[in-house]
Amino acid sequence: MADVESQAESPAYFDRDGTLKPGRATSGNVKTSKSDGTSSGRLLLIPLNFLLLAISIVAASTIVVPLAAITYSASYQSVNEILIVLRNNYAIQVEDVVNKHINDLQAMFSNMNQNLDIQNVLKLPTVNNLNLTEQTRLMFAYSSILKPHSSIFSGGWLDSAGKHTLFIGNINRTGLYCNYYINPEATACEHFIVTSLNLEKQEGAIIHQPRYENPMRAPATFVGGRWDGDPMFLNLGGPQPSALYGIRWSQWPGVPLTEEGVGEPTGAHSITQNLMEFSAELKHLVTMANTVIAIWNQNGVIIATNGDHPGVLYNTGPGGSYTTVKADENANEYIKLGAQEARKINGGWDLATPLSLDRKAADGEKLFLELRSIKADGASFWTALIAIPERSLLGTMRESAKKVTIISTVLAIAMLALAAATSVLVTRPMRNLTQSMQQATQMDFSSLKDMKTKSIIKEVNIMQEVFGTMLARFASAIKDNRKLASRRSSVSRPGTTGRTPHAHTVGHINSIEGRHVADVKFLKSFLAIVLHMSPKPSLVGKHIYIINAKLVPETLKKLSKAAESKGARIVSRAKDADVVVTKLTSAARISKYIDLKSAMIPPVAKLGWLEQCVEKEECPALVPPLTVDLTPCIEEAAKDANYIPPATETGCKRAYSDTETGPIIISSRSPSPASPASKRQHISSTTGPKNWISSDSEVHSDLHSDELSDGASESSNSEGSDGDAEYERNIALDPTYNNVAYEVVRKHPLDHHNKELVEQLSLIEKQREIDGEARSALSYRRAISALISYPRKIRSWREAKKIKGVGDKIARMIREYLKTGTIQAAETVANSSRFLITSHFASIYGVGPTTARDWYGKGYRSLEDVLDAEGDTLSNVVKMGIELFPDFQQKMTRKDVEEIVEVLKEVLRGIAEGFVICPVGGYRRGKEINGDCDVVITHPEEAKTKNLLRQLVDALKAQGYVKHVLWYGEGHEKDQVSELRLQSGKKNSFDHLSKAFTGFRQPSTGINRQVDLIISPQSLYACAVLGWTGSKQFERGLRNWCKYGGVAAGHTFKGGYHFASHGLFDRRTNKRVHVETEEDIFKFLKLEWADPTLRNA
DNA sequence: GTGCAACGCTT
DNA sequence: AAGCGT
DNA sequence: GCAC
Ligand SMILES: Cc1cn([C@H]2C[C@H](O)[C@@H](COP(=O)(O)OP(=O)(O)OP(=O)(O)O)O2)c(=O)[nH]c1=O
Ligand SMILES: [Mg+2]
Repeated sequence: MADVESQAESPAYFDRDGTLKPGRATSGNVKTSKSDGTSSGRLLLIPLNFLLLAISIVAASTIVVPLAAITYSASYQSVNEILIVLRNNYAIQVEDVVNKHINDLQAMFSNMNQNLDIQNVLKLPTVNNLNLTEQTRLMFAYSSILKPHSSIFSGGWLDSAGKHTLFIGNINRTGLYCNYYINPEATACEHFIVTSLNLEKQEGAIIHQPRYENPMRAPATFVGGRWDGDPMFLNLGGPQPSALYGIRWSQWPGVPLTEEGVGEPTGAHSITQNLMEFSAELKHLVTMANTVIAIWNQNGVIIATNGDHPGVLYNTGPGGSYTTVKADENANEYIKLGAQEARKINGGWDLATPLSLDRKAADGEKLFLELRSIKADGASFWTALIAIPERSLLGTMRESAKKVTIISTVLAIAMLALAAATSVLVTRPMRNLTQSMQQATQMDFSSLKDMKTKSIIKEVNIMQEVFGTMLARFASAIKDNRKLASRRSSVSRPGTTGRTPHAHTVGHINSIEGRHVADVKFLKSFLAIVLHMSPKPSLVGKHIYIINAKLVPETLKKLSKAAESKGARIVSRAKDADVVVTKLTSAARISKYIDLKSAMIPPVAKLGWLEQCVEKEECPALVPPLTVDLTPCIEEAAKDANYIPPATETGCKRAYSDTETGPIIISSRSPSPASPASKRQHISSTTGPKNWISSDSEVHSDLHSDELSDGASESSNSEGSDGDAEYERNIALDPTYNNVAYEVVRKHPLDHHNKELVEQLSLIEKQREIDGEARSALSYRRAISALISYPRKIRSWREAKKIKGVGDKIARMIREYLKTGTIQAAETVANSSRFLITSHFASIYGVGPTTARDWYGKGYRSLEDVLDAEGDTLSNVVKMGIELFPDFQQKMTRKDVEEIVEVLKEVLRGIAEGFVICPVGGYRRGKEINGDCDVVITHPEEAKTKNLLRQLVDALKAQGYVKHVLWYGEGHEKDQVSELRLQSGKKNSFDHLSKAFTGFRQPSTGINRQVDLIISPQSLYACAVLGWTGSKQFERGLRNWCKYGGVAAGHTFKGGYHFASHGLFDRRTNKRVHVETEEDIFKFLKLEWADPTLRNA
C-alpha cells in the first residue's frame, strides 16, 4: 500500500492530452495491490463494516458514556456544600458594599426628608413671555417654597418648542441667574441676570456674567454658573452633575450663603449620584445569573438593587420629584417575596438574625433567599436581600448534563454513520473492483467504462486507478495497439484559484440615513493595505541621508554604522536619498538641508524610525508620528517659484467689489476700482514676499546688519556674556508695526519673517489644544499671529515682549529660541510620543482632543489598536473619518482645488444657470497647500438657492463624485415666523446658511477630497464669504472687533455688533446690518480693507 | 477679576 | 450634554 | 496665557 501511495503522489500516469504513457505505471505496483486486495479478503471472513461498527460501539461505551455519567453525578454531589459556601459568600460581599455606603447615604436622606413639599412647587404656574419684572416676581414665589431646601439645585426657564417654561432642575441653558458681584454680602439676590432665548441680557438685568470654566477661579462669593456654553441657568443648590464647576450659594432671598465645595454635588443630586454608584457596585458583584440583590431601609423603602428594578428615584430634572419603591409592595417579584417572608418571620422590618430561606416564587421558580441586617450609625438599619433562583445555580449543571448527554448521543450516532459511510465508500468500491477483476479474468473488459466513478477514499481511488490502468493496458494490448483516450487523473487536483484581493470591497458599505459607512472589518483590511504600502520594509538597499545637525559626531557615526550593517547605504546628499533621517524637528530648519523645489522630495524621518529599522530589522511605515511634515516649507518654496495672486483667479471678487455693479455674476474681470487696496496688494505681491511692508525690506536688512555689527561685535569682545547679546537688548518695535491686539487691523501674509519661531510656537499651541487647554492654546495663537504680522525678524526678547499677545512666558521662549535656535518646550512636544500619537488620532475627521486623549489613555498607539479594541463602539462619523483618512491626509495644491471648483461649476450648470461659486478658505487666502476645498455658492435669485444644497448633493452623488456626506445641514428658511422672532428680540434663527461637508472624488487623481459646500442666499453672500475665508484666528479677531470695538487707522469703532457667517447684527436691537459686499462690512466696521491674502492670522 | 467667536450637526 | 467641525 |  505504501508503495502505491507514493507512486500516486507523483503527478500522473497520463500525459496532458490524456494519452497513456507506456511504462510509467510499474507492473510491480499493480501486482502488489492486486494480491493485497484478493488474498486478505478470503482468509478473514469478518466483513469490514462489521469491524468498524464494533470499534465505534466500543469507543462510545468506554469513553463517551462514562465521561458523561461521571460529569453528571459529580456535579450533583458537591452541590450542597457549594451552595452553603456560595450563599454566605454572597451575603458577605453585599454586606461589605452596604457598609461602605450606609452612613453617608443615611445622612443625606435625613437632610432630605425635612418636609420637602415638591408638589407645591410643581403647582406654580407655567408661564410664557413674562417680562423681567414678572419673571423676577415668579422666581421669588418659587423661592419662598424652596427656601428651606438646599437640596433642590436649580431652576430656570426652559425653552421647549420655542416657549418659555419655568422649571426646577437645570437641564437647559436658559434661565435666570443672580449676580452677587454688586453686593457680595447680600444674602438674597438683588440683581438678576436674565438670559432668555436670544442669549442677550435684558433691561434691568445686569452686570457680570459669572462664568467659570475653571472652578479654581471661582471666588468665595460665586453665584451662578454655566456649562462651557452660555450662562443660562439659575442655581439654587449644588452644581450640576457633569459640570466641572457649579454654584455654591442659593441666590434666593433669605437663603444664607453657605460654603460648599465646588464640584462636589449636594442635595438631591448628590443622593441620586450616590445611589447610582451604590447600585452600580451591587451590579458589579459577581453572582449567578438572575440573582437579585436588594437593599431596603427600616421603612422597607428600597435604597438600591443590582438590577434595573427602581430604587429610590431622585429625579433632578424638570419637575424635581422623587419616587420611592416599597420592598414588599411594588418591587420586583423576588424582592417582594423576600421582604414579605422576612416581615412575617420578624414581625416587622427589623431583622433579628440573618435568614437563610428556600421559597417558591410566584413564577414557580425555587429561590434561595439570604437576608442580612446592616446597622447604620444611629438608629437606622437596612436590610440586604440576595435571591438566587435555583435555576441559575443547579440549572447550569442540569444544562451541562443535558449537553453531555446530547453530545454523547450525537457522537455515537456519528460513529455509526461513519461505519455506514465506510461501508459505502470503501467496501462497495472494493467489491466492485473484485467483480471487475473476476470479469477481466474472463477476458471481459466491459467494466472499463463503468470505472468512471472514482472513490474519494485515497487508497481505494488509487487501487481503482491502478486497476483501471492495468485493464486498459491489457485491453489495448489485446486489441490493436490503439491509444486509449482517458481523462486526467484526479490525483492532480485543479489549482485553487487565488482570492480576488478586492473581493471585500463589494458589499462593505452600509447606507445609513443616506450616508455611507464602512464596517469595521472592512476598515481594518483597508487600512492594512493603504497604510502599509511601504515598498521596502527593511533597510536593505535604502539610501539614507542623515542630517548632521544636532547630532554629536559619535552618535552620527554609530547611526550610520548601524544602518549600514543592516544593508542601508549612507549618502552624502539629500537628493540621493530614499529617506532623510534627522534629529531636527523644525521643518524650517530641515528645509535648509533639502532642496524643496526638486520634484522628488524624500520623506523625512525622525531618529526613532531609523532606530526601529535597525532594532527590528524591519522598518515601520513612513507615516506620522515617525516623520516630519514639511508641507509648510514646501508651500513656501512653491510660492516663490510661481506665485499668482489668488484673487484674480477666484471669480468671487464681487464679495468685496463696489456696490453699484448690480447683480452678482461670475466674472473674470479684475477687481473694480472701488477696492484699490486689493489691487495694490496684488501688484506688490508679485514683487516679493514683503509686499505689504511700507518701509522696504532692504531698509530692514540694513538696520539688521547695523545692529548686528554693533551689538554682536561688542558682545563677542566681552566674551559673549548674555547681558550684551543681541537677544537681551531692549530693541524698539519696528515703527511700521501696528501693535494692537486685534488681528483684523493687522496684516498677516503667508510669507513672513519669523517662520522658524512660529513653527515652534505652533507645536505648543497644538499640544495645548489637544490637551484641552483651549485658553492657553488661544494665547499661543494670538502671539503667533502677531509674530506673523511683525514686519521683520524678531531680534530680542525685550522687543518681542512689547508685542501685544506676547507676555512673560512666550517672551522667555523667544529668548531661548534666539539664544539656542530651539525652544526646549517645543522640542519636548515634538518628540513626545503622547503628543505625536494623540495628534495623529485627532487628525481623523470626527476625532477631537477628548477622544484622542481617551484612546491614548486606554493604551492604543495606532489606528489598528483602535479598530481592534473600539471597532464596535465607533460612531458612524468616525468610521467615515477612518475610511477617508488616507485620502484626507493628503493635502491639495491650488490646481487640485481649481479642478474641483470646475467640476462644481459644471454640475451647478446642470441644475440652473447663473450660480456663483467662490472658493474660500485657505485657497482664497493664497495658500499653496490646502487641507480641503471650501466653496460658497449663491445665485442672484434668492429662490434658486432655496433647495440647492439638496439638489447639489444629490447631483454630486448621482454623478459619482460624492459618496460620503460627513455633515449635512440645511439651516432655516427666511420666513414670516422668523421675521417675527427677530422683531420680538428672540434668537434670530432664520437665514442661516445651509452646508454640507463631503468626501469628493477628485477625477484626475481619484483621491477623495474634503469639499465643504456652503450655500448662501444672495443677501448673506458677503458675510458668508467673509466668514469662510478665514483664517480661523482672523475670524475670531473679527468677531471680537465687532463685539468690543477698537481703534483702527485713527477711526474708532464702538463695537456692540455681532458677526457670524450669516450676518452682521446690532447686539442691542438684534437688527441685521444689510451688507452687499465684503468691503461694505469692512467700511461699516471702520476697518481698512484686508486683502484675503493678508488674513492668514 | 474676567473674557477669550460663533454657529449647528451628531451622538 | 458633550464633542466636534467650520 | 495674555490683556484690559
Ligand atoms: C476651523 C475654522 C474655520 N473657520 C472658517 C475660516 C476658515 O478659513 C474656513 C475654512 O476652514 P478650514 O477649511 O478648516 O480652514 P482653511 O481653509 O483656512 O485651511 P485649510 O483648509 O487649508 O486647512 O472656515 C472658522 O470660522 N472657524 C474655525 O474654527
Ligand atoms: Mg479650507
